[in-house]
Amino acid sequence: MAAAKTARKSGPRRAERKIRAHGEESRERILDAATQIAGERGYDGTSVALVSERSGLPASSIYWHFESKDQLIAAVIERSFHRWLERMHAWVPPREGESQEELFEAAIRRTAAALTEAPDFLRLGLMLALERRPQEATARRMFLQVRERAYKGMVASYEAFFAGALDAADVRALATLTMAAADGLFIAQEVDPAGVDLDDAFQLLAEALLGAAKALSARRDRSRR
Amino acid sequence: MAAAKTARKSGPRRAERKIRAHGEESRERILDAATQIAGERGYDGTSVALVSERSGLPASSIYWHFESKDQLIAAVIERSFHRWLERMHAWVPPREGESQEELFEAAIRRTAAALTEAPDFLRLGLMLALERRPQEATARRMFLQVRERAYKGMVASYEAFFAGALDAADVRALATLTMAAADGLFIAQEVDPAGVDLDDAFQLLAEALLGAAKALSARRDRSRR
DNA sequence: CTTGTTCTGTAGTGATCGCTACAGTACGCT
DNA sequence: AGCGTACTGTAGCGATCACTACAGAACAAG
Repeated sequence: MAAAKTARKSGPRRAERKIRAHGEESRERILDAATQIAGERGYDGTSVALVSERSGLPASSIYWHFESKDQLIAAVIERSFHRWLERMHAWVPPREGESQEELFEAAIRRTAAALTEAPDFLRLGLMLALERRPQEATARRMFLQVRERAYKGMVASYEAFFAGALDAADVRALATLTMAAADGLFIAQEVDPAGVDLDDAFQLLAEALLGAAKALSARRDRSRR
Repeated sequence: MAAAKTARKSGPRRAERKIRAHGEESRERILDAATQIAGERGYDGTSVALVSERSGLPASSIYWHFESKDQLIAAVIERSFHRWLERMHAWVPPREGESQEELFEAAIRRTAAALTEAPDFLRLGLMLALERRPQEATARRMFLQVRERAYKGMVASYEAFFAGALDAADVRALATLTMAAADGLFIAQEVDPAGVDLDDAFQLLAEALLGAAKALSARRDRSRR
């Protein structure tokens, strides 16, 4: 019913028999297990019994920390998003001595790196996004919100990057294509890790996007004439 | 246990009470319901009871036509793939009076049209593809096989189209990017139908790919020098 | 030591899961 | 009419589902 709020500094460990974790530590272990399982089997495939087994904690503990399975999976999305965000923010774009194109390509490659380093977020998120059950899961709503934020951030930086060359609609189209290609490449790599080199693929994507931007601004010039 | 093989021309209809469908007709109705539900809720979310309810046929009929839930969902993938293939094959590329680029763009747009007209195939396929349970579903294997065939077909036509300009590895990279972008744009449209115009997006994708191809062949020239 | 809080362990609840046994019905064939 | 095949309807199997009641363990503070 009630969820733990207060953190605790996790007391001494019993060396014997079952390892007893406390509070935050248990919560993390439950989230670890749930992340793993939900990434393997999706929303319905994630059973509380399986999470219990893989985390080593009984169902009652899971329900002490989370009020329902729905909320548990929402918490999984939330945590994995924040981890992904950390990876993205840890990156500082190089400022000097690089051309615009090189900066653009570096930003795209950084996105690729964040996706490979924290794949749980996008994997589970896409699974949830594709579902369209009558009453949608909390986690799905959460993923779509967070994704919308990422999209808006991308639009903002594209507007700065392509200022003058493209109008607002073109920038949105380009951002949509970027996000779609990133999703698709991620899936391709999940399906066949050996068949795709994400670094190369995102490098090529960057070049493709610059080509598309040129085509868009050429189109604009043509129609303005 | 045994599945029906023979078709029947579906006898007279009882006007009263429960509509009694026969043979092939029932099979189709079960597949319709299963397609709908699996597209909404994924593999685990598709329960036989729900398929029974939505098709109006009892579970025993489902198990008369299909030997297991696994095989049922595999049959869903198979049927929706064939429907998608029909849409693709119904298209004859225009031969005369168009430039190479226009032909390329027309082919890409046709893919987009097939995806919007028969979305069940890719929707369920991608949901299955993202799952990675220990013993994978038959339907997932089937989707990945079929997808591999589509990829090889694309590589073959790209090899013809970019003959001379690109080598084999470049063509594969370009085909991978194409497929990834198509998947991603499809997802974007499923998530927010109002936010994406697939025709425009695929048009832009075609231009982006041509740009990427130019970048690749420029890279090749540079390294050969 | 006592008391209160936090978390775990045991043991369930009723509902739903995939699947089946089997009798009953509809219909074509002769 | 009789017979066989092709389904459908009812009923229910054991397993697993999400979730809960509740007592007890671990520890902190007094």
